[in-house]
Amino acid sequence: MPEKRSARPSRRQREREAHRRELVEAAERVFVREGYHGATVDQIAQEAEFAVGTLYNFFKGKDDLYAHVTERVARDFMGRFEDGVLSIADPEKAVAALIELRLTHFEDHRGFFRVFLEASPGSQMDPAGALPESCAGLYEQYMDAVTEIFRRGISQGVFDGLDPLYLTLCLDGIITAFTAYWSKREPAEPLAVRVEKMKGEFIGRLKRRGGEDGGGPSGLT
Amino acid sequence: MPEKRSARPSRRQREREAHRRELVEAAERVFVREGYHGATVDQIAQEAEFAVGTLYNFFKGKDDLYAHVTERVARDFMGRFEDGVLSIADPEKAVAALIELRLTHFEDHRGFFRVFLEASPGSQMDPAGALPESCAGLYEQYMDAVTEIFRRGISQGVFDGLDPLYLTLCLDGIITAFTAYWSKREPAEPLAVRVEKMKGEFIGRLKRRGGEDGGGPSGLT
Amino acid sequence: MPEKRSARPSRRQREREAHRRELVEAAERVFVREGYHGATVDQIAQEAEFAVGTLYNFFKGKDDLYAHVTERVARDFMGRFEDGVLSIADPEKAVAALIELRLTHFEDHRGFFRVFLEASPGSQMDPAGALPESCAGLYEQYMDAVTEIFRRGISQGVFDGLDPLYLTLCLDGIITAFTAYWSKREPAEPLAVRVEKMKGEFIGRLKRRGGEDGGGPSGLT
Amino acid sequence: MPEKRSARPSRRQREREAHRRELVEAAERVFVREGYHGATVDQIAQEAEFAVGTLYNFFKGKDDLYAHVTERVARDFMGRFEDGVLSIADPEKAVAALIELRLTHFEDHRGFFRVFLEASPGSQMDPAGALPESCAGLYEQYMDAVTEIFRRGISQGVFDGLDPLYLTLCLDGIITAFTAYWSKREPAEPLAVRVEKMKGEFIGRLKRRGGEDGGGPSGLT
DNA sequence: AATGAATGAGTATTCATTCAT
DNA sequence: TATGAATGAATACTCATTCAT
Repeated sequence: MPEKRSARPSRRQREREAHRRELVEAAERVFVREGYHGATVDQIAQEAEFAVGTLYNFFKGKDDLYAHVTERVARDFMGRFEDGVLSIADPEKAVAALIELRLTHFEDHRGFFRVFLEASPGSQMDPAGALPESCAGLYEQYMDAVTEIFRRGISQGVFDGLDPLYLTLCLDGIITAFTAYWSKREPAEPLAVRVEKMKGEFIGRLKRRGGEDGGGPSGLT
Repeated sequence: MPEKRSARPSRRQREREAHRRELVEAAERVFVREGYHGATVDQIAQEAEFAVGTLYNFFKGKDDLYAHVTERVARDFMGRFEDGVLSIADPEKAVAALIELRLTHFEDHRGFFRVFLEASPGSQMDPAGALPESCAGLYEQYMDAVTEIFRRGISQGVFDGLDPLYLTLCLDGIITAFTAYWSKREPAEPLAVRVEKMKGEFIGRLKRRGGEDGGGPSGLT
Repeated sequence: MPEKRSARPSRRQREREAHRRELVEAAERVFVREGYHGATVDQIAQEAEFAVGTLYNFFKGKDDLYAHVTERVARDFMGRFEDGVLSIADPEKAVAALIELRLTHFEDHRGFFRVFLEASPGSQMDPAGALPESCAGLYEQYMDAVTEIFRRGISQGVFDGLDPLYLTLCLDGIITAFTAYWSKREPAEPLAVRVEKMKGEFIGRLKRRGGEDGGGPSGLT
Repeated sequence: MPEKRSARPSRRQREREAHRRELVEAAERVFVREGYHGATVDQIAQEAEFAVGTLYNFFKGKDDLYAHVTERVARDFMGRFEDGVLSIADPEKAVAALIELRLTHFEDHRGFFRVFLEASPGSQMDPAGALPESCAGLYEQYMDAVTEIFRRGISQGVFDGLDPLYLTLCLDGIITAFTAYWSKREPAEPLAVRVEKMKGEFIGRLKRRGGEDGGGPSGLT
């Protein structure tokens, strides 16, 4: 029985991974549709076309499954963040790319963040315990990276502000607010239009007020 | 025996109202502590030092009680909003007052908004049905009023922006983001300091860029 | 303070009796409308325009109240039975009168018997314990009296049958069946028509057949 | 590996059906013992030696379970009715067989009819909604079939009466009355004796009287 | 006597999790 | 591994009854 585990996983292994992924994807759909508490493991299993028992062969339970969905969404985001944002040297362009990424990513995982809020109330489900370790510091990592972008921007005289953390928070808040507002009005505008609107609205305000005036928001409805 | 019934309700009536209020207040505490789904009616009754049955003499059920908590919080906010913000003619000062109100109100109902998000996932708990009618349009009402303030500010040349609704969303998002960030770091800074920080951070950016620069954020850490 | 208790009850006494009666009457209406288990003491109190507490000043509880309703209905029936049926010497006429009474009485307490069945399932509500003593043997008393009528009828050669108890049961069953059938078709026919139909249907069959006797039931104990 | 799937369900399937049946049978016993309202789902589950949850894997709830018990009893009766009564051409013999069936069936489901009455008071538990469709019109179907037997009997000159429906009601009422009477006196007489008694009592009276016809009920619709 | 607010034991129902096949 | 029937703790809600005023 030839074992080439590291080189290429056996069919068994590959199938197992595929099933795992199917379960996580099905879970995300159901969590988004029903909310964390509204979702039942039976629903998730059904959505994935497996029996409940199978689900428990892969995950410790509902919480564990939820944590893996979160991790998946977060990893997806962080991957794109590193590739498409951190790789950009120019702070202004990096922020523009970040805005686009946030909006695109939200489209791809429509409404998952809402679920995230629902799942972490007061005391239940200790997030530190439930989330896989690898996922624990991801949010801080993201915030730190963005703050660093703003820090560079400020020191280069591109952005205006004393505390880069505040700029990070502003960006985060504004994106969330617009996203929430738009999510009530569904697909009205194409994503691209929204990305442009938000870039104008946000970056314009952050840019250092200098001599030039062209930086103001323009072309917005 | 002088009867001034309309002027002053009977002792029975007064006590009933007091108990009602106690229940709503206890419910808010428990909802904040445990989240909407985590809270049990037994817990709430216990917190209010009543038997479960008593709770059901006042409210149709958990949803109804929750709706009344929401209404109470919303009414409290709207009352203060009308008194302390809408009454101010100057748009810049009105926005400053609004920021202060939002932060103060958040302190007073620490964490209830988190619950609010949790309670309205996907489809469950039809908010239109569960929330008292009087409460239904309150959010829109608030958004419209703030937008109107910005509209006036823009037309007076005080604020910078083409669409006042966007300014409203920005303000909302930024306040939420800062609030969330601070709520993790607990009581570190006094409320007053935070209010000042946010006023500087936000209003500075919105003000029309003119010749003077003194309006920019300054002295913030 | 002159007391003429036995001669004429005091106003207090008279009012108390009136309130008692109002409660029993209200209870009958609610029991009929909602069924025994469906009826709540709050409903009954409300129907009688009293507070719940007052109800408990008059009756030990729901069961006790129910027992008094039953007693009232039974006494009403027995009173009319003695006056209008037992007083008639001729068996055939007595049976005719009985049929009329049963149907009329059913009209007056429409549907109460249904409730009666519902209230005495398997083990709950020990009837002997719950029903007032005075009411306990009433049904047997009634059955015995009717059986006696049939006995006389048979010995006079008017009715056909060996065991008068069987005739009693037949009469009872037929009246119940017809009543149930009609009660689904509501007020279609006037009561008088139904009384006549049933007299014809029933008495005709019971009357001794003319000359021949071979067709009669035989060999029964 | 020969697969005869349609011919024989899998072991899983067979066990599931067996458990379902056990639950329905346990439910009938408990309903009879305690009455519909007196019975608790915990009791039923315990009687069936299952956990409560299991019961809910098979039935939507107490009502649904009750409906299935009713359906089972009704189907059992209708099956025997079609096989043993409707198949008989001679009306008189058919009626005799029906009487026997009614009494036997009552023995087999002792007291379930009492529960049936209790469960359908006033408005609660909409029978049309709760009973499986297949069961809805069963009673009418039965009544119609019996009426048809009497119709044939009358036109053949075997039975005496103008309206066959009335004979059906009489039969029904008499059986019910005797059954109720006997059920209080428990197992005193063997079933066979009772069947004979009732055949004699009932059929004798229904048979056409010899020559004269004047004595029959007349003027009835 | 009359009131009605407070009580809390009792019940139907849900759903995450286990485990024998 | 995959299955899905069985489990039972947990929870919202009802309503007869009590009792202070």
